[in-house]
Amino acid sequence: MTDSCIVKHFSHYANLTGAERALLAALEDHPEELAAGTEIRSVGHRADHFFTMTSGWAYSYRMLRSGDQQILDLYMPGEVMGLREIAFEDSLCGLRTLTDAKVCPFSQSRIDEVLASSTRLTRIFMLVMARESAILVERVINLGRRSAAEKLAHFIAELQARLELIHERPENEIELPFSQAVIGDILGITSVHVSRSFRLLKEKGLAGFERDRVVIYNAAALRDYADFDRAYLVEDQSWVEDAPVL
Amino acid sequence: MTDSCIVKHFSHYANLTGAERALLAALEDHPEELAAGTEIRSVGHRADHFFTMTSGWAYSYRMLRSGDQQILDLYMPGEVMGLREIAFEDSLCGLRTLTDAKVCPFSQSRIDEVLASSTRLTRIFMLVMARESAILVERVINLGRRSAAEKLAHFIAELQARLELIHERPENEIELPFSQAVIGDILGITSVHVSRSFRLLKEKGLAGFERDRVVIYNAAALRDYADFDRAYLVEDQSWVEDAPVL
DNA sequence: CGTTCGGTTGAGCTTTGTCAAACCGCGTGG
DNA sequence: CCACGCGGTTTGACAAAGCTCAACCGAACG
Repeated sequence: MTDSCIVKHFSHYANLTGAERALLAALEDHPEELAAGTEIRSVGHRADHFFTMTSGWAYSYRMLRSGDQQILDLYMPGEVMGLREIAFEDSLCGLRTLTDAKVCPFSQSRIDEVLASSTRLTRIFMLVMARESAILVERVINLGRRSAAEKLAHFIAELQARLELIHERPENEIELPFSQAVIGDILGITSVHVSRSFRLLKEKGLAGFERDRVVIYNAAALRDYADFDRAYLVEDQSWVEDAPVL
Repeated sequence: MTDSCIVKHFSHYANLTGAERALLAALEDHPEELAAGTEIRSVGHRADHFFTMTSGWAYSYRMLRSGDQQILDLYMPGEVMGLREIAFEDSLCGLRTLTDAKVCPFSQSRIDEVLASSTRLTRIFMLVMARESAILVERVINLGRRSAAEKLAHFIAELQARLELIHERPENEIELPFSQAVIGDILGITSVHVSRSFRLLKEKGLAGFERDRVVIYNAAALRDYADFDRAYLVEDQSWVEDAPVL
């Protein structure tokens, strides 16, 4: 109970009081171990739970009539899934594990209690929603206005930045537990073209795909090439801190 | 004070009590009249206000190094702008009027008071954020996985659905107070290709561009062609209604 | 009546997709 | 230990979608 995954994650945003910690920890039923490729939640099903990732990777996606899928966002250890649909009856996108993973499901009614009893925790939930939104905005810009290679470069830069926030140190080698086809489904291009774009980035000395990992040769140049600005990953924590503690 | 724009808009989501109405109305300083093309808020500036549209159209956008812009979302009368950035210090995208418009700005500190004092209003704010998010999700799918003509068809179908929610009756002629270049900036294609895509839709008997308006010839077929499902525009109002009134 | 702005159209080019083959590392079973 | 197959990556040839540039058109407006 002392270091439940959500308490640990939310502590990132504010110095939680004992009461707040207890409220959050009470949300947690029990973590579930899921195999890679497990459907966590399907499109159209009641959106009455949300989830935190304890370990592993997952993604939200939407299937199209044509049979291919668009991946909306990746989720990494510590992140919260499903909050985006809190105001909808049925979920608007699917949720699926990418690797073997441990997730903690929370029921919506329990969240509702928390919202009613803590202003600061409410703000953290809103912050998480705003963060998801900000990432989606970047996805829109990436999909709408960049070439395939720029999309890929931006994706790599984002991955590095997000992992740095989790691991608290920059990494120039990122192990990718998924295929280039998945990257294609994120970037809206084919896996063949992902491969070609990697070659291009390698020729430019920015980054390359080696075995099962991305190796960043020149992070600053990569970010510049992708026009990447990490501001959208940096929330204003003072907004939470300054809230009445209640 | 009796029918301030935000009270009117939020009443759409719940049967507000007198106290709630007063709280909301108190938020409102005074509406501002803005000419078409006015920058409401710039990228990088403090995101310490948000806005409701009383009349006219506006859009949020992001400028790229290359000089072209990606439009993220359109805002129509009654909608709330800027909530997406509530947890960020600086705004992540620009906000600009598309037509002459009347907007009501609210300061963030006033919102904070409301969040602290009403659970139901807090949920409405979260609902608005979730709605913005859902629209962004559709934008991502549109940009990532559809042909130009399908993108355009989806955009028209969305426009029709959103206007129907505002005017409470379906319209098969939609006056567009902006050029095809703007549509291109929304869909991530060039204005030339917007024109070509309109021709294609017309040939298919789905919709056409006439003078300054879109005319929908066959709404059902248009939605089918675009794989449009309005679920993402239909929030779960019971979530707000069932909240403790406080 | 001329100018301007947005829309339309065509020609040629660039980017990306499609399809198919070759390749490569890895695990499996003989 | 080797042959095989499998999943994922790479490459090449070709097709399709979309972009660019330029010309043209038509309506609105001075």
